[in-house]
Amino acid sequence: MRLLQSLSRGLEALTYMSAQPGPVRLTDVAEALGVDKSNAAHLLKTLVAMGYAVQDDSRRYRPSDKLAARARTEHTLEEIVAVKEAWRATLEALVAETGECAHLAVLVGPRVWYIDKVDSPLPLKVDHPIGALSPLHCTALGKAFLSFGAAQLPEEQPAFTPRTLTTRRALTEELERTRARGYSIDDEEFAPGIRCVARPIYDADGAMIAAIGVSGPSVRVTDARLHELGRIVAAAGEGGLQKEPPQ
Amino acid sequence: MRLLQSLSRGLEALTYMSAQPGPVRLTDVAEALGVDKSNAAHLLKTLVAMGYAVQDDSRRYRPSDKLAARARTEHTLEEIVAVKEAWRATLEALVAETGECAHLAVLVGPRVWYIDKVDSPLPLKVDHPIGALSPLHCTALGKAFLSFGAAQLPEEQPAFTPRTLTTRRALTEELERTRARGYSIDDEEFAPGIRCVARPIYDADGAMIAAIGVSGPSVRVTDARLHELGRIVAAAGEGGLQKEPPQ
DNA sequence: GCGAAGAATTGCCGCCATGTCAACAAAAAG
DNA sequence: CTTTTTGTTGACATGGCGGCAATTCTTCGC
Repeated sequence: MRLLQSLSRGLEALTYMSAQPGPVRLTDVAEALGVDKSNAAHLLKTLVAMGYAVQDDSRRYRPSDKLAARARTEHTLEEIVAVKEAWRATLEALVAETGECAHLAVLVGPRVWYIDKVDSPLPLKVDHPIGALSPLHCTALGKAFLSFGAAQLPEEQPAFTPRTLTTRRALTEELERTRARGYSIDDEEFAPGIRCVARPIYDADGAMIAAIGVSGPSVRVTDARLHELGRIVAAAGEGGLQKEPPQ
Repeated sequence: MRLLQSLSRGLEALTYMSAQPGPVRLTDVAEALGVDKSNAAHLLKTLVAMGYAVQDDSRRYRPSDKLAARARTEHTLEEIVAVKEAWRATLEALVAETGECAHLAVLVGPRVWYIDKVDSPLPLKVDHPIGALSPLHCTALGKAFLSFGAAQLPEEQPAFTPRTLTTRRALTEELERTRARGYSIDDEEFAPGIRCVARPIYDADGAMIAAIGVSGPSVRVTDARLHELGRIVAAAGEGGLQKEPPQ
C-alpha cells in the first residue's frame, strides 16, 4: 500500500502543532519532522492556504480554529458568542415590534440550546430560560435547524402535546413546507398554549449557526398573527451577518 | 509562493468529507476533487494511516473522530452541555451546603461564559445571569481557566475595582498561588462587595472544559469563610466526570 | 543604534514520489 | 446468476517535491 509522503508529512506537521501548548516557529516544525526548513515552510504555507493552520503576527503557526469545526461540522464557541452579541439588538427590536418574547438558540446534538432571549413586557408571556434545552422536532427553533441546517431528524419523535407531529412522514412534509416558507412554525406542538416561529442565521460560509424565533401565547397569536410573526422574523436580522446562504 | 499539491489535495479531500452529512465513497472523493480514483485511493489511505480519516465497514470514509480532538483547543457543544447537565446536581449541593450561589462557566476567547447557575435562597445574593460573559483576569472562574486551563492572559487587564490586579507580574504571581491552592479567588476584583472561589472541571482527556464556582457578598464572606468556601468548592464534584487531570 | 546571530524566505536543480492508465478483483444491483 | 459499478494494484512517465545555498528579515545583546 503506497502512502503519499508529502501528505503524511503535512499531516504530521499539523499533528505536531496540535500537541504544542502555543504557536510554533517554522524551525521547530522542521526539527520535529526532520526536514529542511524550506520544506517546512512549503508545508506550513500549504496548511495555511487550505485553512488548516494560521500564522500569527509573530510569524508563528498554530492549527486553525476552524479545524475542529470543519471536522465536526460545528462552530466554535467564539463564533457562537459573536452571533449572540451581534443579534442581541435584533432580539430587542423583535420584542419591541411584536410584543412577544424573542429567543436565540444553537444546535447541540439532537436538541436546541437557548443562548439568549429578550422577554415580552406583557404579563402573559412565553419564557424559555437561557440555558434550557428543547427537542428539535416540535419546536420552531429546532425545525429551523432540521430544515435549513445540519440537524438530522432524531430516531424518536415523542409527543409533547396532542398536536406534536410524531411520524417521519408527517415531519418530512412539515420540513418541506418550512423550507418553502422560509420560516418554521411550532403550533402548540411542544407546549400547550404556545405558538412560535423561527428562522435560520447563517455564518459567512453559508452554514447555519443559530436560529432566531419569536414565541407567544395562542390566546394572542391567532392563525393570521402567526404568519405575520413569521414574516416579521424572516425579515429581521441586521446583526451584520448573512441572513441567507450564499448562492 | 509554492504550495504542495499532494498536501493541498489531501486536505481538500478531508474538507470535502467534513462537509458531507455521512460517510463518502472513494469515487465521490475522486469526482469531487477531479482526480483519478487510484489517486483518490492513495489520498484516503494516507489520511487513514495518519489518523485523520477512518474507513467504516461499508468501505466508506469519514473524517476521524479524533480530528477535532487532535487539533482542537476547544470542546464541542455536546461535551459542554453534557458537563452542564452532569454538574447540575453539584451546583445545587453547593448552594444547599454554603447558602451562596453557584455558577458554571466555559472559556470563550478572552472571556468566561456563564452556562448554568443555582441561586442562593437568601435575599442578599450574587447573580451572574446565564449567558453573561465576564473577563478572565479578575473573576474566580476566569482565573481558574488561566491557572488550570488553556486560557492566555489577555493583552490588557483593565481595572474593574480598586482591588483588580492589573499588572502582568501581579497576575502571574496570583495564578501561581492559585495553582498551589487548587482553587481560584476573586476578592472584590471584578465587582465591589462580591467574593468568589472557583475550581476547574476536566474532561476525560485531562483538558479543562469548565469552571465551577461559588460567589457571595463580602459582608457575609469573611476571609476565613472565603477559604472555607474554597475548600468546599475544591472538594465538590460528583457529576461522573474527572475532577483532576490524569497523572 | 548597531552588529551579530538566528530565523525565515526564495530560487534552482536533480530525482523520485506522484498521477494516470489499464488490468484485475470485489461488491452491489438487477 | 449476470452485469455493472466500485475499488485495488502494478507499471510508467514526468513534474512536483526536497534539499541546498544565497539572501532577507527579525531578534538579541551590548
